[in-house]
Amino acid sequence: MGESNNFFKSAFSVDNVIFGFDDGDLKVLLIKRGTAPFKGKWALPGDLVYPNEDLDNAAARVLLELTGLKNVYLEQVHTFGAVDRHPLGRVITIAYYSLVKIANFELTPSSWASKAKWHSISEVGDLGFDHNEILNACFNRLKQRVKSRPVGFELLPKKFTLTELQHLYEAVLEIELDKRNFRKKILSMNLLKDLNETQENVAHRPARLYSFDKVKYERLVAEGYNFAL
Amino acid sequence: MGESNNFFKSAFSVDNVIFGFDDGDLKVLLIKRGTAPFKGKWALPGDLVYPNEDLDNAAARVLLELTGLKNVYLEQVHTFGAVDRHPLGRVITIAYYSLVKIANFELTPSSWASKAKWHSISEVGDLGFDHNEILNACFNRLKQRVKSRPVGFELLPKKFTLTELQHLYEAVLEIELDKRNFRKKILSMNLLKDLNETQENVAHRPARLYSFDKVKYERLVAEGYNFAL
DNA sequence: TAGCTTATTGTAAAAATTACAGAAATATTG
DNA sequence: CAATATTTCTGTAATTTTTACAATAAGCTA
Repeated sequence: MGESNNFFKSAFSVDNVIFGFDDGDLKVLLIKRGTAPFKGKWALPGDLVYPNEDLDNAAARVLLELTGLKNVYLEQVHTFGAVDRHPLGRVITIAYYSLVKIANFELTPSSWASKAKWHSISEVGDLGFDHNEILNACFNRLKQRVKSRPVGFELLPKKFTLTELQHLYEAVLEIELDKRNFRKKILSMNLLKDLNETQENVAHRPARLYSFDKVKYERLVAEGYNFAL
Repeated sequence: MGESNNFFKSAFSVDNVIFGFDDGDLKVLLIKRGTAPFKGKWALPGDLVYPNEDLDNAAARVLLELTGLKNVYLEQVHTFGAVDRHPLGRVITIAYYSLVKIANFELTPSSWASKAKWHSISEVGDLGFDHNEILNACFNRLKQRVKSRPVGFELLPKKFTLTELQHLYEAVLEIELDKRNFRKKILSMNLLKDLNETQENVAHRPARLYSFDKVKYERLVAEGYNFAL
């Protein structure tokens, strides 16, 4: 960007790291850019913020346009504003992440994307812009959050088994957990409803299904409760 | 703000919550605004981000102009972008906080401030803009940070007593700590250097002085160490 | 019904946290 | 200089939390 007597163009955008969990793996939804800059490269979904749109709304809109989903967990993480981060001018971007139940929708790539695809977090390559850095910041925030808030459930279907829940934590935290200790701890919180149902169509002993008791959690929070894994 | 055919003005700013610790109390540095909007009201120090200035630089500049201090702990917290948060147009602001050793400087209020003053965190009144919300977000982040990183030392002089350190934690966390357990825990980290010096000019048994061993801390972090109070 | 696969459960050892009080060091005062 | 006032400094036992670890149960398939 030039000197002070150049006309100064500035804008703000949001980028949204959309996380999903499938097949024991943490995934992130990337788009293949259909327009310059970085045409043909994978990148995070994002858009400029409209003149009278709040930031959270803009991030939710990006998600809605791509997935059709509303009322999804969304958290602002960090704002990236290096002077030269965008090749076309000064664009600072506010990074968000979302947690979606991956089975709940069909992908509907929008105008700025020629293609959208889930990528395993461990297999994300070189992204356009500073998006690797943004992805990293969001992944780190998620790791932290998952230990101090019951957000992991946002990535699972309503009904889930304890093994699925454990695998989710293992995928997000990138560590292995002891099965018995994990179950002991999570059940001792009394935040899971035992649905008295079991898995169907599995070729082995079917596991019990549980759901997260959000109402109870919020009651406890009001009394000062702190979720901690 | 008006409809889409109005000319749209947008800008970004940084606001910096400058924390200090003095007299057993957590303080925040506020300015009395000398110009509209909110002229005469207390507010956070902040400024527009220059066209070719990175965000962290802008926040550091605000601090430098007000205090003359460089190389200060600075952390980005959150970006506030409600459409109507600024009465003169769309201004989104990136909030930072800084931790300064309060005795180290003289206040030199700059152009946008007619007056700067330390306020006890518990006695901050109604601020201009959305600055109460910003202050809150930064205070909450500090509370969290102080438990997981050794940032508390940024608020203390190089040499400090264990009692001072404890009072700092109590002020930030807004809880009381047990003296013996606090000392046991902090000393067991082996991150404090016992300086073999004691306080002078106190009307009672003088306490030993310690300093934080940053070099050792960074060595440990490289090996995977995690500070936790 | 035998074999396969995954689910489910408990206990003992180790580590961390909590609660709690009295003696020691220095300055001040009479 | 002795008595007093103030704050520093230190240890232990009880409790709670965390960790390590493996055998049996349940349902499916062949």
